[in-house]
Amino acid sequence: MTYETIFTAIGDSTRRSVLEALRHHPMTVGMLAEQMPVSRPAVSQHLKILKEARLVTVTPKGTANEYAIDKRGLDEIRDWLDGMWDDALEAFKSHVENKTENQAKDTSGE
Amino acid sequence: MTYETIFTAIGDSTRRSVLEALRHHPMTVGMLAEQMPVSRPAVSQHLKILKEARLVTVTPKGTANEYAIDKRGLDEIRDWLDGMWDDALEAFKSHVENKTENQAKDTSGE
DNA sequence: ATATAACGTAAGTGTTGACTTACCAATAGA
DNA sequence: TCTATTGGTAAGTCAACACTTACGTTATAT
Repeated sequence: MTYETIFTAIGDSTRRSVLEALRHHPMTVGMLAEQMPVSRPAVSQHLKILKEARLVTVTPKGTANEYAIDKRGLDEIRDWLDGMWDDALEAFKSHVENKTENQAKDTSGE
Repeated sequence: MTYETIFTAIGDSTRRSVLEALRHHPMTVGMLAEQMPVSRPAVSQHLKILKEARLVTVTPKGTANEYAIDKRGLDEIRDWLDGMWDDALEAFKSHVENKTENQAKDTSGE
């Protein structure tokens, strides 16, 4: 499943920091590395994983590479979340129905 | 941040499997362990982390413990996602505006 | 043509963390 | 009360993986 790569990608705190840094505007690798506690190659490696998960995009600007948020990855997270949410609501609903059903049985002196 | 615990929790594939298993109805630890490739203690450890992240709830049923999806955790994921989404849209918008602005400058022979 | 800037990749290291077995605690039933 | 069921916890092991330094690559500028 493609969810695997996505959730593995956002499972690391450094990679989430990269995403946070890209929230408001695109940035180059060097800019990202400056405001992060790890080395530039480390940032590069994280960006590779984020790119494979469709969470960031790259556009070359001369020798620099500019990274930006890729909405396709965010979309997939939302899909997963919506599915979980719907099923959880349904499960909760039927659970309550069982509860009240049992209560009805109890009060009816079963 | 509390996002840290949540994303760390869903960052592991076994824990995501646990959440998937609980999507439709609550389950006890033993039931979960049966349909998973890891041991029961491993499931217990994962459930502890999921519980701390408010992704599952526990309700004792005799000697058994029944786990269910906790919607509060899902809510926090959604909040994070919405924030990312809004900022990414805004960044994309202003990026396009810069593009067209520069094009206007180019055509005006600057 | 050379140098420099910006980046990706290779190789190696250390630490986190996911798993196992063994043990202990608590509840329900005989 | 004694036993069986169900689960959480401790301790230890092993692999994944997040870093580092060193090197190779590409494009711009002089």
